[in-house]
Amino acid sequence: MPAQIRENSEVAVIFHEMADMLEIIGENPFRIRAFRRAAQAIENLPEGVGTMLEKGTLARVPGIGSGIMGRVEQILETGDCEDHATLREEVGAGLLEMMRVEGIGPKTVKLVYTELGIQTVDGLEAAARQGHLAGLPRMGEKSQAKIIDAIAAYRRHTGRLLLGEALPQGMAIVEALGQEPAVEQIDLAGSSRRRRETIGDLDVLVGSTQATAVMDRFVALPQVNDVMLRGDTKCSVHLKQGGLQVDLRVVRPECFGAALHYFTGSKMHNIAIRDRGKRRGLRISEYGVFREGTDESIGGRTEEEVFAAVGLPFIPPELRENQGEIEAAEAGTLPRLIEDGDLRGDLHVHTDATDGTAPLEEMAEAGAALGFEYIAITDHSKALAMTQGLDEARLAKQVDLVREVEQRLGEIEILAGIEVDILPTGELDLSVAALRELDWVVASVHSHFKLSEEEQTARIIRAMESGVVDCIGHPTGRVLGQRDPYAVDLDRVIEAAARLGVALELNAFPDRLDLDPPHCRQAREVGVPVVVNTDAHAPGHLALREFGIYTARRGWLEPGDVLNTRPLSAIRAWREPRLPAKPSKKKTKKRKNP
DNA sequence: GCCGTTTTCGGCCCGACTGTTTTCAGTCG
Repeated sequence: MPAQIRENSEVAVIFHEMADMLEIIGENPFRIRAFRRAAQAIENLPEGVGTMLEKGTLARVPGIGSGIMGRVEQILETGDCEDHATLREEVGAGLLEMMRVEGIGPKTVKLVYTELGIQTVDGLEAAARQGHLAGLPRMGEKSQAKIIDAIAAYRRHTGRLLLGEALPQGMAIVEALGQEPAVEQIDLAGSSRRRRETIGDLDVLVGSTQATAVMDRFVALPQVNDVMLRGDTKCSVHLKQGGLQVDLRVVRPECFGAALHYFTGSKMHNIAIRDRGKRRGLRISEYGVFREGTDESIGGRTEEEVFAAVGLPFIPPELRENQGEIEAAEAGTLPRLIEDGDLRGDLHVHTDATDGTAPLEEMAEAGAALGFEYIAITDHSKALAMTQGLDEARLAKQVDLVREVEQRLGEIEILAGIEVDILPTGELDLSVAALRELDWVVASVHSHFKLSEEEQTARIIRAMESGVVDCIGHPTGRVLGQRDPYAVDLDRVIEAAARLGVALELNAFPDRLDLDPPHCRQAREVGVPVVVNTDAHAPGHLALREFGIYTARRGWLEPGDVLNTRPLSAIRAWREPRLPAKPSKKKTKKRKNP
């Protein structure tokens, strides 16, 4: 994992743990919330927390005051802070883990610990099975059975689902439930509407005057496996596929907007908006916007009305993380976020010459069918032997094929390119002279993931310094849920990209989404172009660009920040000044610009 | 612990559902 992300998440974990432990011992809830808020703020920092502490910019981050700052200093110096260590002696790791079981909160943990001496999830399960929990205050047979089920679910299902897996299921439910006549409005809410890279559960919101009919239809959907809970307006189920939890909420149509805003979150964004409302004498809930002390709604049919009530324009869901979007909305400087239709082409596509499944011609046709103006064929290079990567001779043949297919199809421009391996030393897997002849060069790390951060960073920067690299592919190498990013200092990579005129890829494959949104934002701020590519290995993969667009939007990117929103002539003009001079005697025929 | 159009103290977002109660605590989002 890159050092700065590792550092931030390590520091954040300590504050999360403090919040959990303080909850168990029954501390002041606002103090607890402050620790949670600080933890979240640190997780979302654009830079390393240590760097920001040194630069003095950490103090300006909302939620970080002098108390947190002092603890951060301690943590960075010694690896922990005093009161965390003290609490840790009082509250063991087992108690913390118990809180992660659905339905078990701090009060229950404290109860079973003080009454029964239970300190672990295993101990809790044993006590429940032996019927020891049912006798505790405010506990009964049902609670005990629920805890047994919840522990089983906890063991079965720990991780989050990729957006690419969860979103299609969510959309299918919206589609199916939308058929119900009682449904007047319906939309996804929660993190799937904000298009987070991973999803814990799906939230579906319906506007209707007939909640019972809507919920009857919902629980009868063929996708539904079991019903967890059902009330008058709220219902939770598990789906058959992957056991994904779906929460349905039904509200009256006149408060659909307020509810949509509320259930879309994020929590931090909502708190900030409500706080803003409060300062204006307004109470904002999922039922609308109310003047303090009255029940008269002054808005809430649409989200726009909610924002307008606190003096703001509409903020796109992808930005709602309380990461400056409210301030930008206030100042009128919200970005005009990139949309699917802004992309003119895909600059990272594989064929069956290496590890793709389809011939070059089919990939190009698929691109044309999606309305792309251009597509770059970028198969692997020879270092990636398991994919039968191209050597210079095979590459030259492929270039000829590209020219021939382009001529034959006539409906899409095809760039002859490569995804060349960056060797451990930072040298490229093919000669600079051969790469210089290509229309587009993606350079990627596919091996030696365990180099030190210094070596990995130097390796990537050295590759960029060759002058022939147009774009760094999947810059951190992360595979969501499977592989952490390799150790690399992205601050330095972004800085080098700015200096050397190299673009960074936002790989749209749902398990990569690499660059992540904070670094997209950082690239945008220093003028490094981002390229939204699918890395397609089959024709159907080209449609995955939507997930790249979602992530780009979460990274505040406008069309102008993304290289492949530009016409091909502009891309050629962008790369040309950086390319090393060609050997003068061997004059190759240059392609004419369109 | 944080923060300030309520500015250095006194607030801090708001409501649904469940299970165990007979008015509410705990949990979740």
